[in-house]
Amino acid sequence: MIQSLARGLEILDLLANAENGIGITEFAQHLGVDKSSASRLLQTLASYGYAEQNADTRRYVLGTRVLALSNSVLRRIPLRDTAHPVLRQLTYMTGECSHIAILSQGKALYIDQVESPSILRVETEIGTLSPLHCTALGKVLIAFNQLGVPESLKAYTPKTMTDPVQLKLHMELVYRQGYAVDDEEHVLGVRCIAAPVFDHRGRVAGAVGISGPIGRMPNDGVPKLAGMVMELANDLSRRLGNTSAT
Amino acid sequence: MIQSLARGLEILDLLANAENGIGITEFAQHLGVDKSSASRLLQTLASYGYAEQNADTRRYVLGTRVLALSNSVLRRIPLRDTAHPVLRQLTYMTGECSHIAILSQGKALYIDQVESPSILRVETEIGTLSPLHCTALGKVLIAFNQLGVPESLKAYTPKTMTDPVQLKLHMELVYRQGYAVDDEEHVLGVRCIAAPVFDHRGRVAGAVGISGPIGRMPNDGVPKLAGMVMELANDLSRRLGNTSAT
DNA sequence: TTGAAAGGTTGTATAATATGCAACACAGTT
DNA sequence: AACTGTGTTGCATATTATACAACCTTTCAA
Repeated sequence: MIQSLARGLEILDLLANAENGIGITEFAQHLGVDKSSASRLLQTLASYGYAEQNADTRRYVLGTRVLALSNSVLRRIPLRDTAHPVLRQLTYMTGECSHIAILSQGKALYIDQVESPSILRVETEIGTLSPLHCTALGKVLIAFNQLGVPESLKAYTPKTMTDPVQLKLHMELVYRQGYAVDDEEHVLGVRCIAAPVFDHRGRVAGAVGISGPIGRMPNDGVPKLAGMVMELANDLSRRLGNTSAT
Repeated sequence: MIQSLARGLEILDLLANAENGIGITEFAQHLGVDKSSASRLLQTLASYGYAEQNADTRRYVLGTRVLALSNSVLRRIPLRDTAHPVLRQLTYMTGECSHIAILSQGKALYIDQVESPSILRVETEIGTLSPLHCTALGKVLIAFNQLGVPESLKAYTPKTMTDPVQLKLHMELVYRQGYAVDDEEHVLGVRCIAAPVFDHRGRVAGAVGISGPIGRMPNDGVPKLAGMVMELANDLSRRLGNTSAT
């Protein structure tokens, strides 16, 4: 582990979560180093375009260099290109925000998303890593990848399932019915429905789903919406060359 | 300048341009360090999610962590959200790929893009930094920001303007007619048309434009297409609160 | 099966370098 | 004018990154 590189990467993390830039003194406090060291780290980041210093406020923000990096990552995920039109169709049919995620580092990585036309909508950012046990997409990834259930399950809302045994049973239900529902288990007021996507070799390529406010997605409306999600997920599997998709 | 951080950032640059991952030995050669050092640098990057090692090939690729970074950058550019529907409209009207760029570090930074529905299309990646003097978007940014023309102008194709005096005159033409054309000056076979976007204070917010193969964008078709581009650019200016936009 | 080659990781002494301290510069406040 | 908060630079020192070497694993050919 190389310390100064690690510090630089921590600075990038800090910058990613900062709205209005960060000053040198703040960096120094967060990292537990002298402000002179922080200053030099930021100079290095800036010289490579990974940070930019506002000439007036002298505060630093993320540099535009990182945009080039994300293109490189997204290019690695061919599923994304195939999925986008399917997501558009899914949002068109359901009126809700749709997204697609893959398994990455034991989390659900959102790789693409299409926004709902409605004013009241769920915003999800591409690149977000979400927990598996309390999201519809995540549950699908667990159930169809036959993953084990983690020991400790963090509660995000009062509705989050925190009992591994209960979750295990729930995963079997998901597997049987072919889709998963997140019932305000991750964010209060938001319900999600997701279904698996399979590649040409029959392996789980990812999961597609929709999310919306509970008001628009009542309990008795779930089966119909789940049908649409599964239909489009199946459509995507077919586009990926999966022959068992109908 | 902190050396080991700089090396780490250079590794990110290498990874961004690699298609199939890079091995430790290659890194060591590129950086001019021992492979043990390269190994430790990559371990650090991997532990923060900025690099990922393929378990089979042991080669490294960029980590998904960078996606979160780029979201942060794009959030800083509110123009992008406003622009996207306008770009869609522009692509719908012209059938060509449309994009929007802002001035950043003396270059044109592409912040959004909508692809042409046609098979034959110009691919542009978000985050790309393009030269100003030989792109339509760049020319617009020079002309309407009243920027000086650089001394030395790199030739990308035989059609690139390399004479500063000639370019200066050309900028005056762009300013008068309200749009710029890139006539295979950056990439052979590709013609682009761009127009400026102004914010609520009347300042240049960016430039929008279209690009397509010369076959679909003949010389005598340029004025009509330029009219559409200017119309949509004007539309975007109005959405940004620019009152002088009609 | 054996041997060699290529690529990656880990231990360690040393030399390079990142660090904290202090001084300085600058802007905004009292 | 003095003060306070913030960022940058010079410098001696102690930390740490580095190269070297040994070791491990996989691949490929004899």
